[in-house]
Parts: sequence; structure tokens; C-alpha cells
Amino acid sequence: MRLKTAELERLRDSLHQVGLKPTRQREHVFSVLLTRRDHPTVEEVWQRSRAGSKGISLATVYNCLESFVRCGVVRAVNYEREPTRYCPNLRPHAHFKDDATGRVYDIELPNEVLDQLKGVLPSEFQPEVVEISFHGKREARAETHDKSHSK
Amino acid sequence: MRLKTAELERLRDSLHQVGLKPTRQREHVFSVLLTRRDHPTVEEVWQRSRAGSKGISLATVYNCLESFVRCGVVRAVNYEREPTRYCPNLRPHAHFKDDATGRVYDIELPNEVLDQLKGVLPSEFQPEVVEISFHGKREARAETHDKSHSK
DNA sequence: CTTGAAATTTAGAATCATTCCAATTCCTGT
DNA sequence: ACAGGAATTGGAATGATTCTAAATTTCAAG
Repeated sequence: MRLKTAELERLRDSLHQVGLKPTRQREHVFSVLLTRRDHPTVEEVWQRSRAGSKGISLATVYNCLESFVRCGVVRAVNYEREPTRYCPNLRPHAHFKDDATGRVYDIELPNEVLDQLKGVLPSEFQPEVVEISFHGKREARAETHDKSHSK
Repeated sequence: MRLKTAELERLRDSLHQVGLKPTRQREHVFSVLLTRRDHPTVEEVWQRSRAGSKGISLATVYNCLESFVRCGVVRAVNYEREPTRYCPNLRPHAHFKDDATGRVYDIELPNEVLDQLKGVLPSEFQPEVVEISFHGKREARAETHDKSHSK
């Protein structure tokens, strides 16, 4: 799994900024995260990370992901009390979880919407993080076979 | 603490609608929740609930709060992986957590803002729940009694 | 008012994501 | 090669929540 140098650079810079070192494990876990940009749990990242050759411990995966969040290259996504998911999308966005499948989708957020939202805060509130998450149904697009009409 | 009949009615109706019974414990826990509209954890609700007279078990507090969420008289509020908090405010609102104190405030949400937010969703996404949570600093300016609910 | 089935309460055990710990191992600079 | 500091690691510990199985309560019927 080869990372583009630009992405590697970004990881290294970000780690460095908070005094963390770029290690083999960190780079590997980061590449795993970028390879499939779904929203994997720690357990899933662990499975994918150990797949290739040598092992990596679950504790290390926890550590790596925590470093990533700390240095800002990754966001943690929580739904209820389910296991935390991780998201390498840095653009401002919300999340939508399909209750039927459990899948989480990124929803791009226009700045104007984000600004309007922040605008509802009384002035003494200074937000550092804004989290927006939906959940509900997601209609499968090409709805050809509807099996819901019975008898 | 005595509940106004209107509130009791509301609780009973809501419970009834999902096939749950109004019990002594449920009414008591509900009154505890209404008495201080901060955002208490289960543990806190438990402490407050057992304070008066005979005890109530922690399991029952969990059960009551779950019933309330199920029948819609209360919302669960999650921040990261901290213990779930409970909020009897039914109007559409967001939450702001002051990182310094851990207090959670309700932020009233104009419908137009909520609508604009839902508007960013591609049409195949049908949200049932929208959760908006901020955290950051809150300037302790003229610290008076505001309508926001703390903790 | 009594009865009985179903719902609720309860104490304690079990679960499970996450954190902690103490012992290696890995770098980096000298 | 060697020291010192970070990082990794397996396993134990934590802590909120859920589950379990038994005791109690509710409520509609009689």
C-alpha cells in the first residue's frame, strides 16, 4: 500500500506540529484509512491493517488513531454509543447514518450553511468544534423492484 | 416534588402511546428530570431520585430514561464517549458544551436554520433525527441567570 | 375487592469499547 | 556501539451500559 508523497508529507507535517513522530505503524494505519474512505471502527482498521504481512496490535491502532485526531488529520465520528468511527475527510461536512445498513455517509457542507448555524449561538459561545449528524433512511436510488406490496 | 398535572398527563399519554405503563418510578424520575433542567447523567439522575425517601435502583433509572426516550418525552445527548446525558427540552435545539466546565447548554434553533441544514442533504437521504452539537469556550461575561440549562 | 397474566423493578453478573500499565523495542543523536 | 526518549505491545483494568432471572407491581376482569 503506497501513499502518495503529498499525503505522506501532510501526515508527517501534522504529526510533527504536535511533537509526534512519523512511525512505520502510523504511516501504515494512515494509508489504510485513506485506502477505503468509509468510516471504519478501530476494530475494522485493525483488521485491515494487520491483513498485510506483519501484525500490529490493537493498542497501537488505538494509539495511532488518537494521534491522528490529536494532530488533526482525521476526525472521530460518534453515533450514540457505538464504537467510534474514523474519517479522513478534512473538508467541513456532516454525517448521515443509514439506520438500515449502519453505513455512514459524508455530507458536504457549504460554508454559508455552517456560518448561519454558528450564527444562532449567543455571542458568549465560541465554538471550536461543530458536529452535525443525521440518521434515518436512505432510499436506494434506482428503485426498480418494490417488494413491499404484499397480499 | 410534585408534578403539574399537565406534565403528568403528557408523560402518561406519551408512555401509553408506545404501550408502556405509568409507574411510580417513572413518574418520579420524570419529575426529577423536570426539576432541574440541566443535562444530568444517569448516575446524577439516580442520586437525585434516591435522595427523597425510599430507594430506586440504578437499573430502574436506566430503564425509565430509556422508556422516556422511546416514547419521546426526553432526548439523549451524547458527547464523545462520556456518559449519556438526558434532556427534557422538546423544542428543536442544539447543544453547546463548555470544555472548561463540562456544562452543556441548550441552544434554541430557528426552524429556518434547521430547514436550511436539512436542505444540504441529497434527496435520497431522509433524516429522522438531526443532532447538532458544539463545543468550545464560553466567555463568562455578565454571568447571570440565562435560560440555557447548564451542566 | 380478588385474581392472574403481563409488565416492571431490582441486584448483581456480564459485556465490550476503551484506557491503562509495565515491559520491550525502536529511533536519533553522539 | 550506546544512552535517552518515544512508540509499541499484550494483557489487565475501567466504566458505562446491558442482560438475567427472580421478586414485585399494575391493571383489566370477574
